[in-house]
Amino acid sequence: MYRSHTCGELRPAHVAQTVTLSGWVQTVRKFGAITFVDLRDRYGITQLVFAENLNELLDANPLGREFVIQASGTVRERTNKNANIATGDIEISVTEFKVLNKSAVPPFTIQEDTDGGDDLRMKYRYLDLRRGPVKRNLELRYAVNRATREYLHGQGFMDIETPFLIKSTPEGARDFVVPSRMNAGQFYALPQSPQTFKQLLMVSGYDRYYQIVKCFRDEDLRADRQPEFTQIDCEMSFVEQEDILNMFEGLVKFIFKTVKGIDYADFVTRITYDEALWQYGNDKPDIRFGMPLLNLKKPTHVLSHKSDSSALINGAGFGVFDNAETVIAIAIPGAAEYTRKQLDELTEWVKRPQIGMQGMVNIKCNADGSFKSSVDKFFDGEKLKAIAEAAGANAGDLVVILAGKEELTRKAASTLRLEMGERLGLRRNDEFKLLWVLDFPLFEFALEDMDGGGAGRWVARHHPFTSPKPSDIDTMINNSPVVAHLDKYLEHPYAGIKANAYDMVLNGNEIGGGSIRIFQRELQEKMFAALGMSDEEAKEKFGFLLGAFEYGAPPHGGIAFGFDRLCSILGGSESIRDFIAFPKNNAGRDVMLDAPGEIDEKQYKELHIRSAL
RNA sequence: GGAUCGGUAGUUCAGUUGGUUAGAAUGCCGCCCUGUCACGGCGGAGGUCGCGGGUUCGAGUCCCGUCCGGUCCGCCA
Repeated sequence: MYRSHTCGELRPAHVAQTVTLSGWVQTVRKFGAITFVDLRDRYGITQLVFAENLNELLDANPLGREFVIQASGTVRERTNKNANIATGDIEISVTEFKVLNKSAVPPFTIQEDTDGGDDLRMKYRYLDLRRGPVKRNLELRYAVNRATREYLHGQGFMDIETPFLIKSTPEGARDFVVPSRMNAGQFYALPQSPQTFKQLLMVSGYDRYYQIVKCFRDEDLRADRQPEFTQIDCEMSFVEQEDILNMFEGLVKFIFKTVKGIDYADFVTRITYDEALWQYGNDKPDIRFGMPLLNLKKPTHVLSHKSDSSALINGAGFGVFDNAETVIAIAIPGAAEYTRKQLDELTEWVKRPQIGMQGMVNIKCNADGSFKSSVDKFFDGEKLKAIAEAAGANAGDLVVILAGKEELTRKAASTLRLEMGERLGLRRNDEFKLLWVLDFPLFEFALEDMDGGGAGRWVARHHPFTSPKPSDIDTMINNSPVVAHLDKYLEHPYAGIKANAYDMVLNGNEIGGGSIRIFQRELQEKMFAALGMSDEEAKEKFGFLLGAFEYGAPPHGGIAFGFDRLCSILGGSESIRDFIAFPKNNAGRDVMLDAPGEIDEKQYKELHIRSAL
């Protein structure tokens, strides 16, 4: 028997019991004749005490960090208790012990706070995983997994596995491909999501499906993006958008309650895509704080129904504003006291290449009720006051104004808002605000040759199986997707078509997205055609789906949640890597395995592909 | 595809205007220590300053290239 208890479970109630523990030596503190050892396993840390009579044995079997040992002894109450650990009231008075395995000196300390850098931790991930913080992240992940399965099972959902070796389709992200040995010159693709399979399962009548499943996308990575990642993938039949929203609001609330103990009693806030862009400058707003944007000049075509506040700046003769497509103001609470140096720093910040603005106008709303701006030449006190009030600024606030190209300026304003929210401490990682973003446009227009005169085409904003709003179906059926003039695409009827699509946003992160799907063959064919696919192409790539739609496809829709990202946000972290046991770095490499790697000539031959040599 | 920050002892980092033998902390090794839990004390070992080239009397420091890592833009239906 290696152990009678774990290193995390002994308490004063166990005093006087004889126990055996096994685990890893975290620290050895030799104190003359007496030696203390912190023994660690998955469940905790227990202090072992080796008295004088064991010194000979210790000399013969010296202990080092990360040695695996087994120790037996008596539980006794400590004279000096340690309030920092759960077992801190007791210790084991060791009577005998055995070294089960030695350890090389680890390259970094394996404690709560390690001295190891990220690179080293990834290379020795199996050691990093011994640390409490990483372990707790994986425990959180498992808790979210269990809560998800419990909720969905309770709602009648069925977990059905779908294949990983499938066929490449050009829509969406770049596919990872796998050469086929048995089919010379042909390749499988790894799924970007089980999208078409879950729709086929709906046709088959499995009307509530889910899967916690790996998906693969061969695109460049970020701190919150991995080439292989996990989704909570769900689909339902005989549902409308409202049914899906309610069902999965329920899921997220259940996860919050079981995993975080947070009672999300309120309904989840809803906002339309247009409104999100109007108020926050992006389609995944962080609503933990206010600071809405003031649109001083109509920022985008999709918001054409909105009335802007251009009267506040018109006629002032300020060329920068007059010549800009878009002018956006933000009120920053309490920032009127900013020094010249701070304002310069902020101006430089928006001028960085990643933001790309030319400059920044500011209005100080002084405590005495006066206004001082960098454009006093063009705007008198009354005008400044009007802008400041419209932006929601109070005395003591600073209004900053960005002007320039439409998309650039909106993104810059959105990024600036988030940055200031961060700097002002308004984005607390222990506060959670859920939001549904609704009514996305069905299409986006992609200009493929930006130098003019080139091609442009409609692309699906979500994916090509997304259904238009019922009221827009006729618009779609009855109009040709052909765009006569590239710069007039905004006037094409397709530009205004809204999708039956929805995103769930948590603290400014898109954690889930889905849609009501097209389930009629005619509309699906129209969609493929709109995306520039010929009939033959559509049949070649999605013939199985179109075929399935011939045989009684039910109305259906679904959603997929980014599981890794959801876990990282619940864990209060920016990076998803620490919520994945064996993640890859930002070049898509596994630095522990040193993967990807070479294959030998024989493998190339078998796979019917040429070697790079 | 692009931008940007970093690479110096096992580890985390400092290293001034280019100038003597490249430092600190921690870890490691040895000795001492009976209540520590970031134990403490004394001593010791430990360096191709990522790699290659250049400028210079002299390069960790400046220049060019390259590799590796972080972050971001593009990209991610």
